[in-house]
Amino acid sequence: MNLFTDIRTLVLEKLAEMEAEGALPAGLERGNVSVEPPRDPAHGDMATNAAMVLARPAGKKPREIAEVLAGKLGEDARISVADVAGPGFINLRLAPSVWQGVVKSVLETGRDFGRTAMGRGQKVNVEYVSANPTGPLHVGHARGAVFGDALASLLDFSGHEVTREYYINDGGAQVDVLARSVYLRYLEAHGQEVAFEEGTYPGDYLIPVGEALKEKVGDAYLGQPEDMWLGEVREFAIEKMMEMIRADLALLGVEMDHFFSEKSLYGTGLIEETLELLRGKGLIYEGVLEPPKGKKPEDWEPREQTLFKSTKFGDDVDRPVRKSDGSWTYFAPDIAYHYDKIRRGYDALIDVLGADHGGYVKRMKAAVAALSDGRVPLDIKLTQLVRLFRDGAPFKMSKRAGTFVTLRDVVEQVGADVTRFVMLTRKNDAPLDFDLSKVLEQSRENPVFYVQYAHARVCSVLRRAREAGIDVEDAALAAADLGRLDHEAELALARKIAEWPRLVEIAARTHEPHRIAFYLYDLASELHGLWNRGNEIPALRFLQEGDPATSQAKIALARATAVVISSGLAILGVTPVEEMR
RNA sequence: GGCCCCUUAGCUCAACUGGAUAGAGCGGCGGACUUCUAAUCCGCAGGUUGAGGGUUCGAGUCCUUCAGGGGCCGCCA
Repeated sequence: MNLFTDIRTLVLEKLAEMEAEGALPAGLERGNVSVEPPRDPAHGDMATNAAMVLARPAGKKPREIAEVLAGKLGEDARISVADVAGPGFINLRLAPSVWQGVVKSVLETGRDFGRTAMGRGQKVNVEYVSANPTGPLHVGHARGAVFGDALASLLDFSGHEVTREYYINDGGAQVDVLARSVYLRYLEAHGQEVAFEEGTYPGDYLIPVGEALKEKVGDAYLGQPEDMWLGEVREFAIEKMMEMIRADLALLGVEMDHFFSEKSLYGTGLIEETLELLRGKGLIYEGVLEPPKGKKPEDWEPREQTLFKSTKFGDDVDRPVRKSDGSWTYFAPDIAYHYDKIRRGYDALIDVLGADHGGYVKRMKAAVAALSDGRVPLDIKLTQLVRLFRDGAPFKMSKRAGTFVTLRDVVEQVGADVTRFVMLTRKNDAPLDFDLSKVLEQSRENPVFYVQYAHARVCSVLRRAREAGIDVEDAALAAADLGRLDHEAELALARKIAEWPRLVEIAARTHEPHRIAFYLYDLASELHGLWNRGNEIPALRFLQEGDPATSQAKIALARATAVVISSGLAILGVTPVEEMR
């Protein structure tokens, strides 16, 4: 149930009536008639812009339409007041029974309250993390992981059929570098002195991999030429790296549905097939690119390459898919990979990438538009940098021991719940400051705590009520006399709860899970506010001594709040806590 | 040189994709504990939404010019 769409439907019905009565011309476009909460609650519970939107096409004054429409809306039992304001808004105030009904509805549907069919079962593929299998995940990957995972959950909650996917870049030159680095650690494991030169990965995390390799093959690779061991060491190393990455993700509670290997594209002919498809559309040609301006590569010289005509889809220059030496660029398998996603029947694709991949957006969108003939939308969400702090001081990232930067270190330090919530307290395209000390503070300043505390407070009330012998099962609360919830402060909380389904839709439509986190903060704030008003006005306390019926009604409201908090946290992948001690 | 993102209160950030008088937290000032947990709440102060121009009933939001910050710019991913 979504009250806002319910009332919008009512508005549309009344507009149809007006049309039938000749008060409005027939066939007006009503797509942008909206019903929203007004920015200022003093204006009412909801406002519609219908009169203003229709005034021009109807050739009437906004207020003229508004007066008639407001009169008709007032006839509905759910509307207690409908009046015209400002340039032609109609402000609606809804009857208390409507808000009481929302509370009941939450208790009846539980965590599914707010679920919507908006996605209409569309198949959506969310690709995220997709870090190179050359080392442990770092904090930046953590942000992408949390964002992508929450977005996937959000889309699921809003009626989409979601696949969580990770693309393993195991086909490029960087995995050869990995293999050589592991080989060095292998030599080291055999007691040899080694030097990590430019173009190798010196990280300690490869030491155990070198040892494991020794364990596996003994001295078989010692003193052997590279082409004898490279392939097998590469396989071995990638497997170890992916084990590590999966473990890192598991630590954060991220579980992928599908890992897609770049390497698996080679030898299947899919890359060739994809490019032939594009060639058939006249989008592939042999050519020479202009040198990039501003930056002057010393070794630049014009070379003929195979190019994709991405400029036809709004890109700045055409992009190479085959290097001058005949091998693929990284872009070629990426195109094939996205073509594979299209062929798997997704209705929409989402890629979550780090902001440093911004230059990649236009060309990938161009490729997907070309391959799907514009049928399959690709949204690319870029996650900005994470800046680590401790006690307010910037935390210098250093690979030397003592200063940690990996996902694992952060999660082990502050926990998965805290990491996830904090990562979602910023828009994806805004930089994020992550203070390792502050996120553990138990104060209002820390939104994780603040929201969790609200949930715990409700649980505390439930515990006490049970001790007092009150039935606080959801079914009992739903059946309580909710008409007793008549105080303005209580209705305000119920109104906030009523916004939840609408917020889910907006967040899902915009692909912005951070909206969930902000909403939960607001909802928690409403609850804390009501709680404290119980200090001055005892009648507002949830637990009413000697009055089980009223207690049940009030507890129903508290419980409904907790259900929505818990449902929202579930989308973010955070576990609600029942007590804070 | 070009492209993308960002610029909102002293600080950190929202603002429901074009709605009414731009909102929170922190910091500052002043209040509320015999309590269902004061780990919280209430009030006050704080703004030319980086600058200019445009589109319209209406702009933080869309278009445009400019300034500042970040990212990217063939054979790395």
